[in-house]
Amino acid sequence: MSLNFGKGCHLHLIDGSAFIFRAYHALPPLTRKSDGLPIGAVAGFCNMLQKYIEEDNGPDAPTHAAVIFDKGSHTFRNDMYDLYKANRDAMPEDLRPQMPLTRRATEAFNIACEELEGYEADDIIATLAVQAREAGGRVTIISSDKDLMQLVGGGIEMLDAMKNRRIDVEGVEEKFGVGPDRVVDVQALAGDSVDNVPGAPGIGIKTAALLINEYGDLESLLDRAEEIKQPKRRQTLIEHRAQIELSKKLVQLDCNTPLEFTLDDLEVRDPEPDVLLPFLTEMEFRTLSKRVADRFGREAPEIQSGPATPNATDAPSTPEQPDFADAHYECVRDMAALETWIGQIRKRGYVAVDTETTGLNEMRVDLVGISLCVEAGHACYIPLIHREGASDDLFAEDKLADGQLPIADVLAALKPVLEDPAILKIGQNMKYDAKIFARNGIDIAPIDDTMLISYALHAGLHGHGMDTLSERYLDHTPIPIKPLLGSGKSARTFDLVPIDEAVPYAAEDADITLRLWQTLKPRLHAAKVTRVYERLERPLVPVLAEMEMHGVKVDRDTLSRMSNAFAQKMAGLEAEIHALAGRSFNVGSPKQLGEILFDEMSLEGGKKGKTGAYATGADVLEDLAAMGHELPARVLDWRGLSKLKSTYTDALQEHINPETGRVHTSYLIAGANTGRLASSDPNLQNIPVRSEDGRRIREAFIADEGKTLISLDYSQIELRILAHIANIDALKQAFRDGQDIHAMTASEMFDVPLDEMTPEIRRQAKAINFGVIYGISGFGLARNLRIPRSEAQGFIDRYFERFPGIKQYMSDTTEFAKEHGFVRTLFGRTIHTPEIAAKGPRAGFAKRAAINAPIQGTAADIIRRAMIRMPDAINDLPCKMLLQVHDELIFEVDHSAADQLIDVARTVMQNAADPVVKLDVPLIVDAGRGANWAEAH
DNA sequence: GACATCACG
DNA sequence: GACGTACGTGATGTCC
Repeated sequence: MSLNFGKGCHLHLIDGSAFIFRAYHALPPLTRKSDGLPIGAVAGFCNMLQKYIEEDNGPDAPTHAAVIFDKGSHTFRNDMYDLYKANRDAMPEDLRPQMPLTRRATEAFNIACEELEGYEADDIIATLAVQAREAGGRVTIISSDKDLMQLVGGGIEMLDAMKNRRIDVEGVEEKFGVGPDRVVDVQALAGDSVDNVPGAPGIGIKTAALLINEYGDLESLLDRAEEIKQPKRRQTLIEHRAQIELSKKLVQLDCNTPLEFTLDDLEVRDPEPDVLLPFLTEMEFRTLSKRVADRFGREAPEIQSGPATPNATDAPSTPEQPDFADAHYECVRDMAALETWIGQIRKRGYVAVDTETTGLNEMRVDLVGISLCVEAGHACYIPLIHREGASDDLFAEDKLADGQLPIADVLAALKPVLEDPAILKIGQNMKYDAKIFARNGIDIAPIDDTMLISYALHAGLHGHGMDTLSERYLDHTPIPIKPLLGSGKSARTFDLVPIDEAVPYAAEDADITLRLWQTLKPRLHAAKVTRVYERLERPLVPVLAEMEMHGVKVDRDTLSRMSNAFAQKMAGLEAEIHALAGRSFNVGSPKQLGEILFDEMSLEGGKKGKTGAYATGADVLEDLAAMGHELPARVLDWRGLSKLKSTYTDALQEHINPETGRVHTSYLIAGANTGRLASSDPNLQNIPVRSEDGRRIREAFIADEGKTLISLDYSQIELRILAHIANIDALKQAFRDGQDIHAMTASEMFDVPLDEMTPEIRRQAKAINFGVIYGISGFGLARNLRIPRSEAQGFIDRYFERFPGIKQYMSDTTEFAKEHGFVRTLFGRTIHTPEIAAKGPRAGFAKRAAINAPIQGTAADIIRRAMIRMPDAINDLPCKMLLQVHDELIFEVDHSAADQLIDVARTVMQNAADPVVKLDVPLIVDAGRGANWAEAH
């Protein structure tokens, strides 16, 4: 018996995505007890649906209802504007597998569930709402999305379920300053940072409403823009007309989406107990199952496996883990055994994975074996290419050890599992394993990483290597690898370790990883770092893996020529130095140099350090040179060349991969306490730039043929963050006005007008600005500026007088650190400061580190966000992101697309804080390009 | 393996 | 009143 939709009918349209995200963020990361499947969002979603159904609306009750979902991320709006919603964070990995389950939940509750490829949920809602209105019915849209407000009126209202508030025409006017019919006009002008709708720069909702009310509508406004009195506003509207018109198209909902159902199909139906209850049981929602069963007057279904109820608010506890002594480690030697393991993984939905390789260089080593673990104490090792050492016959080829599955068969069998979006792969330092798998044709995803979980939880407390974590959190010392591999002459690679020795070691690594995951993952929520882990750590893994694997092209000949030139110059200098010293000695030995300078030549200023050796650092030698001494001056020259040669021109050549002809660095994600990355093997974050000689090394970093290098760097990002965090109006205004911040500081401090600024005064102010970021001290500033300590202290006092907010920030931060033992960045990254309670000089260090960490860390968070969003943004361009140097990203791009890339990448970087943090200062990104890094920078 | 030195942000 | 000091990293060469 079907009711045709018409007068007297009441349609409810529920914004499904909004429900899901609210459920996801409102609840701790619950997992299904029996197998660990992430289920928190589904639980919250079901609770909301149940509440919705239970609500007694009386005569207002809906006759028709539907939950509307988004489908896919690409819509017709992306075709109009490729940056549409480009600011959005990727969906958290533990939410992704829950999306299909929310559809199933909707169906289980017997509510119509609709979505349409290429359209947003909002468009479907708009189409249905308009159809319903035309049919003479009433509509309630359950959502608080302001984009839907344009639909309100004539029987359509919205309901903000969160605040339980109805939004009618007056509500819309309150929000936008215009009626629903003009909402799109206001949005087109004001733009939207969340959806990345550009709008008109400098015009917000207030101004937009004012203009629309004055001119009637957007089209009249734009046509008559010349009449606007305010010159800036007039110019903005004329200049950005196209952008405003595009914005209007982006925010305008499509009321004519091609739907394959009618309103009549949405008639409200009661849930079927025989459908709903089994679904809730399968999800293991105990409390909710009982509540639903009660309403149906049925017996509550039995749920064996425990309390993963949607009402549980405390973090799930770590399951009981068997003693390591009782662990069972298996060697997989035939396909049947492998299939059994794969079956267990599929049943579970997650697996801890570890790879064994012939070395540590991910770009060169071979995969030797794979370990898997699905349950604490139960793991396996799959040997792949272990060899028998040919110790008897020096000339015999090592042959493959018996009893190993063909590597191709194993990889083919594991690939579907490792790439299955519904199976979580857990690892310790997954970037390493991901790269090994990638080189073997497997794109492993989704992943969890115990190293990164620990980093989000414990940065500043201890390291995040597996041995450390195992000892601290599992009270177990892992089997050391050293005895297996030997050392010195007898060293061997893992493929030469006999399989029966390899199994316990390798399988244990996977076991430990799984146990760490069970122990640490549930702690993220209580420590309030789930977002940090989900949005700043985990998504970075594939991004960095790709950058590292792609590498940067380095020209060997350039480096080799420079090495030779340096060697010649050094030989000349060395002879000169020996002549000046009156004897031959090792110029590279600080100890010998100290003896020459201060004992034999009896120069002044010899100071011994704690080890009893003379200090011969650059500052000491510079002072001596300034006093007119030749020898220290020549040693400084020699050291400069020696550094460049050994660390750069020589060493970099060794790092050129013979297969790719490129240099592949490795980024440590969990190395620096502040959230910065660190680069190693080789370190490409400290390639010289400050000296002329050094900068030329960057000429060896080149673009491939037909391509060009692009460098984009944040201008003064840490000072901008300081201005925001410490809330310093003068600094914020200076950044908004695009002023020279060091000159402005100098002007404030020394009462020098900007147009009379000298480079020397500006230099001093610059040193102070940097000092502030580092937790300034009179001593440090004095040393840096080479001025008396009293004078430096005077500068600092004056600075704090002029910018009292900075002093306040410093004391607030150290107080916070003392009280809590940690500090946080704007994005919630937690950096522990255990030493803050120490006595003596250590407290000073800890204090300054605590002041610096939120600033340096926030900058690190911002560039991480940019990097994570970058692949999607530059997807269509013939380019690659190659390197990160703290506040700089380097790309390689086809000549033809260079301008486009700069546009897109700059936009991503400048908006990287949005929408989580609204900075009071703009972020500015400078760009450079060239055939090599020296030109691009 | 500790230490000093120096490259970068 | 003494302590000793700018923040965060990684690579290299000496020397024990």
